[in-house]
Amino acid sequence: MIRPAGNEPEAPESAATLHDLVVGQLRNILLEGEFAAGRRIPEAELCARFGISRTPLREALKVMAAEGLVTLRPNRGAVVTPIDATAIGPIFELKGALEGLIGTLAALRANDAAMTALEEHHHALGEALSRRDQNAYTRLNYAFHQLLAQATGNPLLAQNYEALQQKIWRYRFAVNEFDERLVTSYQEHEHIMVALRARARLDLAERLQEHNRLTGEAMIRAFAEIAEHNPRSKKEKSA
Amino acid sequence: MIRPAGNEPEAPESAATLHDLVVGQLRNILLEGEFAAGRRIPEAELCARFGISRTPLREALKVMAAEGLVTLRPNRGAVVTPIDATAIGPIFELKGALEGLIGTLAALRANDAAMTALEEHHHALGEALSRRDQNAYTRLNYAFHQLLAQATGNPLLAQNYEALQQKIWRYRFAVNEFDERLVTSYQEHEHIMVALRARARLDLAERLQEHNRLTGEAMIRAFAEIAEHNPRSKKEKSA
DNA sequence: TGCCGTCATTTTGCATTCATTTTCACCAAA
DNA sequence: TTTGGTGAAAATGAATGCAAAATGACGGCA
Repeated sequence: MIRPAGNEPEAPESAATLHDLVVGQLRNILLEGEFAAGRRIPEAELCARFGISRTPLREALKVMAAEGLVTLRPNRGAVVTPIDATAIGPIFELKGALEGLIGTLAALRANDAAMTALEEHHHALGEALSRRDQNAYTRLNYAFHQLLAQATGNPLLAQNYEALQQKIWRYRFAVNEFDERLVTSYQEHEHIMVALRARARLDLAERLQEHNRLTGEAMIRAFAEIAEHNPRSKKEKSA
Repeated sequence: MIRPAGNEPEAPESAATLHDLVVGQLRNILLEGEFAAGRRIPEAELCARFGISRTPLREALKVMAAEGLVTLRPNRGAVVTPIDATAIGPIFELKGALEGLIGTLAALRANDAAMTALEEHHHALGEALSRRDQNAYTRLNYAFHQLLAQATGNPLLAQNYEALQQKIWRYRFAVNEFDERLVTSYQEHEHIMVALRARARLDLAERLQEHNRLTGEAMIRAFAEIAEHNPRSKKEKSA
């Protein structure tokens, strides 16, 4: 879904049916943040852009709504699901459980092809870090963890894991601001690779859960700071 | 979604929009197994039954397809996703990770209302067992575990957990045949309740994971037996 | 100036229509 | 009998049409 680098040609991505294609493109648009959170999704504009009528677009919107990326307001159209800082905790809490399972299974089942791809991504992460390229780092990080989830050989796990990653993806802008997290994140990745190479499943599971916990806490902290510097939380407007 | 007892009035269940209503009813129909796995879903019949046109029905079908309960074949209609014994393992594998988290969190966070509801369901489970009422037992079991997931206070967790429960639900007929599992299942539930009452989170997590593992293994064994007694697996037909 | 009610415009939700594709009964030929 | 072709009927996928609701501009009035 998300390319490592920042160049997305908004490609069909080999979708067989029009429905899959529309869902895929709509997902890309939402994940890339083209429409700000809370903004109303313009049916007519997207229809024109995709060259389709409203029927298939609305079908795609219902699917995205079921996933939670879109919120449907009866008779009032679809909006990009608003940013909700309180949603972050539960997502990371759940993701932590999956990370544990991913660590256990990946250590047991990752094959050579998966290991090669993971090593490559890990290497690229290091390079992105040295370039201080946050955008590349974030995307490579997404891809790395997705590869690890796929290396478990449990497609259902990989699929649920990606759904959670996508939920978080929209919040990445907050944590990107604080790039000292990037350095510690990479250090955690080094430890993850050590455990993975050694096929140390308990260790790998723990490392991944810890990595998840720290990432989540950093993100929650970042949002708290944003809220502090931007105290429009209550009913004050003029102040 | 699923009522403890076997009587479903196919109720609207307080859905605000027509879309939610259709999705809910369609889900009930699929979960109740009204249409056999692999059977084609008759659009026209359901439209007449719900008193709606094809547009909202098809929107609901796309949503159910995204969840995996329905499979969409291009130009060839929707079918109830066929039974696939190889899908059971991955589902229980993933569910195990969630059970662990549910145990940890429920022990910490279950409030009085949740505890009361869980005790009641546990009691009803015992009664269903003594009546050898497999149908009631299975439904109460579903509701019990769903309550426990909700008791974690993490709605996302409860939602993902229910999605997994629904995936398994269609396979219950296989394991229902072997009701010695019911007795051991209830014994496991007794231990689960002991750990829950004691708020012993590590113990509860372990008990739940073990319960999940044993249930999954029983189901896989049941399917293996079915396959053995019914060896149409390969390309033999006359034999 | 600020607030509220009215009406035209836009948007939404669903039904209906239409072009394609598939299905299947029927029949001819091997 | 079995295989393969033919065409009518049915089903699918998507566009269009239409009634109901929401939006927003306008003007009256305090």
